[in-house]
Amino acid sequence: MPAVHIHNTLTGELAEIKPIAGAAGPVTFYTCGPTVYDDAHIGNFRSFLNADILRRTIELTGTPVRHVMNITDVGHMTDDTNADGGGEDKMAVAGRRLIEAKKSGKIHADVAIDANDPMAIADFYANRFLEDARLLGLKVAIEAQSDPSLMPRPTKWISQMLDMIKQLIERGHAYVASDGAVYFNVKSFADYGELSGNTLENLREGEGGRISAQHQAVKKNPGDFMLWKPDPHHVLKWDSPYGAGYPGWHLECSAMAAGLLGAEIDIHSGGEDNIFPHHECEIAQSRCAHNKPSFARLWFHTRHLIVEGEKMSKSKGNFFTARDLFAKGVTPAALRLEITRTHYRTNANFTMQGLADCQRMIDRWSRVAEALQAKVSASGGAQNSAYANSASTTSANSKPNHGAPAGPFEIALPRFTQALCEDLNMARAIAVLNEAVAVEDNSACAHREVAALHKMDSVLGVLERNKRVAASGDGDFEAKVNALIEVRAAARRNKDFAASDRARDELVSLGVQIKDGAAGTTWTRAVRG
RNA sequence: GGCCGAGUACCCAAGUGGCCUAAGGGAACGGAUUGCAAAUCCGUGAUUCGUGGGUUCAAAUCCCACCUCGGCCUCCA
Repeated sequence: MPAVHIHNTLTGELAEIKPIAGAAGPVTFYTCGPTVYDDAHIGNFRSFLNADILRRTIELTGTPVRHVMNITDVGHMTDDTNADGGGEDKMAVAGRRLIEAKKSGKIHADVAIDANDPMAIADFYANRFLEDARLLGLKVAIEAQSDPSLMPRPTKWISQMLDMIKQLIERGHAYVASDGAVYFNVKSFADYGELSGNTLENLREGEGGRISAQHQAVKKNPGDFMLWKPDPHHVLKWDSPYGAGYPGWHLECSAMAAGLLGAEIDIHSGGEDNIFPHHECEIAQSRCAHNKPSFARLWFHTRHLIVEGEKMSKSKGNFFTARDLFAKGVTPAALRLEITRTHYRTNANFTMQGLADCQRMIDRWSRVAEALQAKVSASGGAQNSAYANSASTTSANSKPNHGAPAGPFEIALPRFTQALCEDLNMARAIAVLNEAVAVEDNSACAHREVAALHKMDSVLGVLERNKRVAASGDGDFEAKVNALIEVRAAARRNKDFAASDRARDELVSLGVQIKDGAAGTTWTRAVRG
């Protein structure tokens, strides 16, 4: 098996993934997950899904991965002018927004949620996130159903964070300032800036316009960042030796990564905007608290997604959440492919056209998978669904023909794997698969072919997700469509083509696309931009 | 001001010194199929890689300058 090589933000070079635990693994992998005071948008999902593609690629090469992704339910303030704490908790704002949404009917009024309870709001959005994530095939979210510890919440890790603060103060890396807050002293850590290249000298104080003079005055260095903020009035607060308050927002990942994966881990991922300050600060805290030469060996960062050539923003109307798109009839498979097929280190341009392109590719792969599976069934093999994972295709009653020559998919698999191993070259991997799809070969062993195809899909993760997400009201809609299709069929039997075309036009105006096949007419809901 | 990416056909997007007269997908066009469509299948498709210089026997790929776009510089995937 080829080794996986990935660009390491820390060194700027391609690095081979060699598990700290030894060749047998597992690779320890921590991903900075979502904050849950609103629905995640497709840009968020691009970075989560790229992490998913990476972990699946490592698994494809035979190395197990222990992947942890947090769900942040604490510690984020709205007050832009004051990044050192204070302002309003975003959960409180989210609560007000929820009340508004209920009033305006954007959310079903029967959603039972106390908008004044920050934890209820966090749970509400966390559950919506998990729904979207599972539909999109984010493996860690699927695994977390049986092992919730894989998706930890910072509110359950406060004591570990306080332990880290204690360590940092004892080792001389942190101090309690005159305003009562605990700060990390960036000058105490020589490597501060190693990840982002933002040396302390080059950081322009207040360039982002989010630092208040008041807080700067009590800090030893302008770059010092908060570890604990005493604030007895805050909506979420915990007791601590520094007064009741809440933790700094960088601390959670350091504490949870160490607690669940170890003081040193193999891979840490996030969006490019996390590089500084978040990940820089995590490195400083973790290395200083645990006295280790490194925190994560490899830093994996996904660049931002733009939409139709423009930065995604609510005001431009090009802001999409996954569920927005599912409601338009976009399949999870198409969305997953569209936002992961562009190399993770370039800005991806999300377009409705691109979504349609992906859907066509996936439909073709699905047809081929089904045809292969039909051959397997016909030869008395396993009666597994075409969507079953590759392991099941080698079940006891399948009969692979070991004498048959390697077919196009079996030949493609190592090339596909190689492409992904070279810094996740998705475009080339997809091209390899498409080339295999175009080859007609009836002499190959269908069992082995279907296994190879599903092996490739174990990374792409699209075949089992190529169906629309059902929405409420679908039943009535379906009945209406089926009635129109019957009207059209009757008209066609009578050769009344004017009438049949009228029925078809009506279906089209309902957003339905029909296909006349050998087994009658089938339909799909067209995706509307 | 500092740091970091990107500009390849109508669109998305590989390729990073010779196998490139540039992969793959979509759109478009032509053909098969169809009552007509849609879907499907087959075929066609950049002598050229943001602009201008340079290095080299050889450049989309290396160097320099410039233009354009995006990210970060203590909310952000």
